[in-house]
Amino acid sequence: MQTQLDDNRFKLILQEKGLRLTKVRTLVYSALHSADGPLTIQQIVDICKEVHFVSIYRTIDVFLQSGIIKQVPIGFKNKYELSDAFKPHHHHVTCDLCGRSVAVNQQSIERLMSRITQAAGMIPTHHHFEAYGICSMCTNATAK
Amino acid sequence: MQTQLDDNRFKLILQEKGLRLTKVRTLVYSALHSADGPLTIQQIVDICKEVHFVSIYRTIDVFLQSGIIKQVPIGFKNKYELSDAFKPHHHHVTCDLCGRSVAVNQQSIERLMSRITQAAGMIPTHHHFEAYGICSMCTNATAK
DNA sequence: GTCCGTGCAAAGCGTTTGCAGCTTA
DNA sequence: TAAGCTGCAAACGCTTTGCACGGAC
Repeated sequence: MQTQLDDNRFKLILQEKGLRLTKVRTLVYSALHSADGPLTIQQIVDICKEVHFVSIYRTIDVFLQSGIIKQVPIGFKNKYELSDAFKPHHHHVTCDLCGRSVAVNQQSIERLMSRITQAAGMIPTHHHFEAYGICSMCTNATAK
Repeated sequence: MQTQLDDNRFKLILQEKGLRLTKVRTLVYSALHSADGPLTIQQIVDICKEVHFVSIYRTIDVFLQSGIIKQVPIGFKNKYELSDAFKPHHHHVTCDLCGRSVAVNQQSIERLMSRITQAAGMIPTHHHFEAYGICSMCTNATAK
């Protein structure tokens, strides 16, 4: 973990944009940093119990504007995770049963996306992609 | 277009499930059938002006339950389109500017999805996938 | 000390529910 | 005719906004 490095980057981005380093922003950032996958607003609210939910919404907005986090559409709802500046570009495979997400990073995905977009007569900009399955833990659990 | 065939299939599904063929259901079905891509609830409401929006919600629900349509997450919102029984399994490439969606159907996507899910240690179930780009019409329009 | 950020209350918007009347089979 | 649908009103949950106080710089 390069937590120290990431924390500095976080503070630097705020500073650059003329934004203040506050308790709320630090808490929300930590929640996202220590999560092992993208989180919903609701999950962040649950983790940061002492923070008013309105402040969470506003913080998420500020983080999106300043490129600290990005929005990820998973399973018909929006989740948020640290941007590519903190974690390299990747996609998720989500377990249908327990809902946990695993990050995957395969060049083949990126190449295929570009090819498909061009084949449809468009200039590629970005893409969303999610695979679902049943993880080994859940497979074992249901087998018992 | 195999509109006649599809219409019969639609009526048959309703019949099989003991559901009634009503004006509202026919209108919503036609809206989806004649659309050239997935629609949001709001779009369906706009198309079926004479139908109360609550009935649209309920109809969409019935159609989902009975497998007539499926839900497609596009650009942070849910859209709906006729299920694979009416249109073969496919994905979409959406234009960032005008929002129009083009259907693509490439075996390579399906294979890659399965491989990636398995590589993440999961048994593949399903997947969502969307590519975004700028279509030729919009490219030309902005170039002017 | 100044301005930005936070908490609270309330408004806003999309979606869902309860119920009475109407339509389909 | 009886069960299933529809439309309306109102409730509901999530998100956003306005405003006054409090904290970062």
